[in-house]
Amino acid sequence: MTKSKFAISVHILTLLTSVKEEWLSSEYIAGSLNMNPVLVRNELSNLKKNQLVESKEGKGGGVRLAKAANKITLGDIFTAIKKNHIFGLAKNEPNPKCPVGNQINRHLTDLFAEVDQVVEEQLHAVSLGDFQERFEF
Amino acid sequence: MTKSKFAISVHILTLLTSVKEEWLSSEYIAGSLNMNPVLVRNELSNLKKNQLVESKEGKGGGVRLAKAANKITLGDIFTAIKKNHIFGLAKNEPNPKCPVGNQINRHLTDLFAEVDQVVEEQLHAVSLGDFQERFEF
DNA sequence: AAATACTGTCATGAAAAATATTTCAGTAAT
DNA sequence: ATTACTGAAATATTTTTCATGACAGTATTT
Repeated sequence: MTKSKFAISVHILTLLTSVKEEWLSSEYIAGSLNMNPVLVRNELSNLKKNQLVESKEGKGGGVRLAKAANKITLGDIFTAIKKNHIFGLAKNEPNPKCPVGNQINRHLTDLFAEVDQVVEEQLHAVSLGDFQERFEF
Repeated sequence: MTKSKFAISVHILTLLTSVKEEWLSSEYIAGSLNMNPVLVRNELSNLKKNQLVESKEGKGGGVRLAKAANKITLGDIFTAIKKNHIFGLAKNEPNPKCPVGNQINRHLTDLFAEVDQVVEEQLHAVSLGDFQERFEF
């Protein structure tokens, strides 16, 4: 998981929420995010895989929300972008001969899973609709 | 914040917990983590700044816990290593002319602060002593 | 049927961040 | 005086993230 994938996906989905049923192009979305359209398409690809958006190819195509903004939670977005735990293990395998090094990754992994779950629950309490209401248009 | 700084610091502190009052050298600790001693010293420097460990220079020196393992929580470690929010904003400034791009970072930042706090609270519920008890020695 | 405007995907390159290594000045015990 | 440490700076290497270009495929419009 890239730390900023969540921000990018929430941005995209908030944008889609704000235009209701309209199809937006990756180019247009990239203009709001100020980033490369290919990266946006990559994120969209993931959101689509997770059934948060649907797309239409060809001229006049683009993407839009796959369901109502009230039916999508920030937790759904989190699980969609989540690849690894929020916290990461150290790069190298700890020393297996050390009693601590031997077990640490197992215990850390358990802990990290608990943290992920708490965050997910917290984020499930906020729908995309709720989030969008925080904006002043 | 590096995603793995937390894992590294918890490892170090668990190791220190397991040897009670003993002074451990950065070289020894690095052996358990299987990483470069200089990186360990960098982490120790941060932990020391946050009063979680104390150090002794010279021969026979090293580091040890600055207080009882029961008086240090994983939340304390989290705040010690925390530099930015758990989630990050996108690299580029969003388009200020876009109504969403205009406000998104403000709202995301608020959200991210709430997430950080929930995680911190969760981690405060576990002391280093508690964590160490999960190990089988 | 040709032009246009999209998605979807791959391949490659550039920039940034994380990690590793070397070195050495300073300190304290032996 | 020697040894074994911390602390810190400078630099190199590796890994990850982000950016860009290219293009095949698809649907709409003229």
